[in-house]
Amino acid sequence: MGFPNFGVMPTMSVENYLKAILSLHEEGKTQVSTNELARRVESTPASTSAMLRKLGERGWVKHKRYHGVRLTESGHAIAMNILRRHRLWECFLVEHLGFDWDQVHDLAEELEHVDSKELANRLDAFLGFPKLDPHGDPIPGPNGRFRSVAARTLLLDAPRNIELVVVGVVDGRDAFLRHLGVLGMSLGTRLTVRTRHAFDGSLEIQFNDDDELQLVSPSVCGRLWVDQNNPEPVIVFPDAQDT
Amino acid sequence: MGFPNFGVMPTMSVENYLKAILSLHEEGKTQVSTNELARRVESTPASTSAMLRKLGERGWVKHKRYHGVRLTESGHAIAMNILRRHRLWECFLVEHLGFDWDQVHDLAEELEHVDSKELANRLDAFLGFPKLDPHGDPIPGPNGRFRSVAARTLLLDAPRNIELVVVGVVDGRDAFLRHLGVLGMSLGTRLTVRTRHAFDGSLEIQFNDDDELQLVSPSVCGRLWVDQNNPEPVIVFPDAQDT
DNA sequence: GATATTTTTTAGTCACGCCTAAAAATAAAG
DNA sequence: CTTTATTTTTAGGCGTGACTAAAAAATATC
Repeated sequence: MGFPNFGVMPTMSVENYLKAILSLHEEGKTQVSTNELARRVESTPASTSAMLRKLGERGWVKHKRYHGVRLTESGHAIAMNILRRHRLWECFLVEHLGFDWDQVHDLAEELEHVDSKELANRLDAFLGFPKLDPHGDPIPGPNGRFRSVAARTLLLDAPRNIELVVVGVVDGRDAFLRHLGVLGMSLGTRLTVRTRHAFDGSLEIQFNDDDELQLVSPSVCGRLWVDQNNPEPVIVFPDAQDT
Repeated sequence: MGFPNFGVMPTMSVENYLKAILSLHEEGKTQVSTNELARRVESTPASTSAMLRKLGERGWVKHKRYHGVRLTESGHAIAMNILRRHRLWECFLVEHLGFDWDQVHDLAEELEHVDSKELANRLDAFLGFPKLDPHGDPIPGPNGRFRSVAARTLLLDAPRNIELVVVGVVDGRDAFLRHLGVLGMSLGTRLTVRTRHAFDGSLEIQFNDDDELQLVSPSVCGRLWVDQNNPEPVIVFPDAQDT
């Protein structure tokens, strides 16, 4: 009930909840459950329940008691903006400050809450308007919508005997990224799927033009985005322009 | 009473109080009064009083009830670190994102609270280890102490008929910086003091090698740091190195 | 369809950081 | 030296965002 509540600025906590709901939406859930959301923001169901009531009052989510929650248009816009800032900062940290891609998540999580459209836009320009962050995830533009991203497939579903490039990860957590490091893989790795083992679904993969084949588990292959090999670099980070 | 309380991390609010106490110390006050501090952090004396009790318990300030407050060594170290991050971010915003020097204070005020030694150090390196921020204020090094800064004088006290360079401002508030803009002055402006008017203390100043003299009020001259003209640039912002 | 289990919400606390109003200590004035 | 004014602290509240424990609603099981 009541007025739209326009002028109210989201707090840091609110931003984190909205972002978490967005990420669950992107994983396919149209309705997000209180329990799952609580797990995602590392809070309790009770606290989450209270927060959802508030988010509903502010008009950022549509909430039916005892059923899930869904972002409204304004809530979605806020969340996309946070995602934009998060991914832009990740680009900056990796490309310009020399961090590894598995070290930047927590820092970006803090930087993203510095709320300034002007800052985000200038950072965007400084980075050369990148389409993808260091994990291969698309970066929303200033309008809060994703820039078009080249078609991509899960490695698990990719065609065989065609050279592919790793262009993104589904799971951006540090543990997985470090595991990729152990396997000798990262964004830009060129590979070719040779055979699929029906027994456990693992793939026999040939790296670069190496002779040796390597077995990669399906849980890894289900978390990697690949694309047909393309002579152009996947992510372009030009240097700052002089303007 | 009690233990040193090492592990406790300062909150954003605590950081702001410590920073404000530091800035008052730098202005000459060895003991900072509750009232003045309250004004500086834009809070009430009552809230400030409560905060000072807490800062004392945590060992960050030495507080005698009804008399002033003073930073302890650990409190000073925290405050210097915040100042370091603030000024590094200001450099970044001006030199790399193209902000004007009178637009960066509030943003840096937010960015400074992202607490990571690693981030500060990498940013420092990226900026080329600058000694001064865009306002000409010295930037603390990773050890929390100021890097040596070239000797400088207030324009008000500067010798006459010698070419000088503006190397810093005493008052970094946007209003003053914009006023400087109106006068056509900024960091790096070359000028020569010709005469001093005993009536109101204003100075007749020659800009660059211009023929025309301009009158500058003593309140402005008392807020500008100048140095003997030096062929070297005052602030160096090299591009990022490849490491 | 009645009972058990899971999910979600409510109830009651708590710490933080802010506020106003009133009391206490210090400093200034007569 | 007493009175007045100023400064500082205490007292009592409020909103946010977290928690645990208990109640209520929805789901699953027999």
